[in-house]
Amino acid sequence: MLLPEILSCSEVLKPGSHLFRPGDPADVQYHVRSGALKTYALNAQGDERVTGFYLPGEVLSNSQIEGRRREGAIALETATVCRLRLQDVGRLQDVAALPMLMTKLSQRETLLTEHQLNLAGTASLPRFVGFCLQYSARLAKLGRCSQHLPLPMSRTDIASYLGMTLESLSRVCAKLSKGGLLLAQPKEMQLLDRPALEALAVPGTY
Amino acid sequence: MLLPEILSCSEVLKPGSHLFRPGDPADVQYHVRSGALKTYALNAQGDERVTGFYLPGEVLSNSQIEGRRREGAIALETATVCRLRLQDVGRLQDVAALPMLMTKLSQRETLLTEHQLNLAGTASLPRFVGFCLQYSARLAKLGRCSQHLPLPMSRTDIASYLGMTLESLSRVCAKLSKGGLLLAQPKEMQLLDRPALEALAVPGTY
DNA sequence: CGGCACCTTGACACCAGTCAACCAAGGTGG
DNA sequence: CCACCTTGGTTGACTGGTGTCAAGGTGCCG
Repeated sequence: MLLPEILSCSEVLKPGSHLFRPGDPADVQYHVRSGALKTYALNAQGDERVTGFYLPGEVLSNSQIEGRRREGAIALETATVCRLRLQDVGRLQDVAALPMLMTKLSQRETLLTEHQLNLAGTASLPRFVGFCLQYSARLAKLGRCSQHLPLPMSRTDIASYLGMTLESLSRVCAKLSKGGLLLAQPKEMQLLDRPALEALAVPGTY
Repeated sequence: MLLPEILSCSEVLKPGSHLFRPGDPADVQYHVRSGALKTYALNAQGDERVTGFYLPGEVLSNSQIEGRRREGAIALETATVCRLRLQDVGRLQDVAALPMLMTKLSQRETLLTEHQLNLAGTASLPRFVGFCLQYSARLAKLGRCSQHLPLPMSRTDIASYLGMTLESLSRVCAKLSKGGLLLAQPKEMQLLDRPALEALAVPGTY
């Protein structure tokens, strides 16, 4: 699913290091090759809110205000990314490259829409379940196991992404664990009863 | 800001009519020329959730699952849209067309991110205020008055979009009206005290 | 062994969803 | 022309979920 080699050479990131920060020029599009990243936005008070997680094959958010990045991006674990300069998009020689790029952009839009639906459904339990299923589906697309989910991000990150407090998330996890629906551990998660989980999630198909 | 005339001829929609429905093939990208539209998604129970509002110059969501539309689109008032077949993207002769397209896509992503931040902030009042300011900014970009906002969509639509109930929205409007911050009417809205409203909104800059 | 993230658990107050009644405007038909 | 219904919005009383505050655990690393 990766874009061809027209993309300029890749870049390696250490865990916790920034790929870009809010305010940086937004003239480059990044595609993840390996590892995982998160994006965050700063609100008026200056505290950070996680806006997305990124897995191999995905395009990083290109949200911007007047050419400056709205969000920052941080590697959650060792990651490699490759760059596509926006000015080079028109010069892609490969005929298949442009449609592939559009496909990736629309996949990202689908994911954002799904997450939006997930957030708009108020209850915290289905919100978290929706996240788990979506995350599982993304891993499955990479050929990884869709039941045994590694979690490169912290609980705090997940809570922030889902717009709820750390405590609520903890309670939701406890509830689901007690019900035998999933096994929630700090660094990984196991989906034990997928049909039951799907019945709990708010939106439709993933 | 409109893409050049390479776009195939435009299409006129009557108020309430569908531009596309969930499940339709998603091989065409629509750009709004005039009027306003909304998109919606159906959840498992089959009831509709509003996912976005679209003004002239904006690209409609292209979210899809295996080439089929995830969302439906309905005209809120008489609207004209133009089509861009995805297979034609590579054949755009105009050198400026492709960067312009990328710009519009990233603007859409910015808007989605902003809305996501707005939804993740839990309280209902800042959520609505954030919507008002964002909507105002979008109108301003079109050269229209940013204080006197026409509302082509119903209250129910707004509530659905913001992930809250009609009653909550009504109460929030009443509160803001009593405070003299804005004037909320069924078909239009006036922002009376923008600085105060900006102080209430959750995310940062719009 | 100590210190520090990171997560868990409990008590409590409050905001928002639910249910229900009420109100205003517009359309329709007799 | 008016009674009737429908649609869209408002307001009230009540309950439950979730944020907040606070204390207690657990694991990791020096």
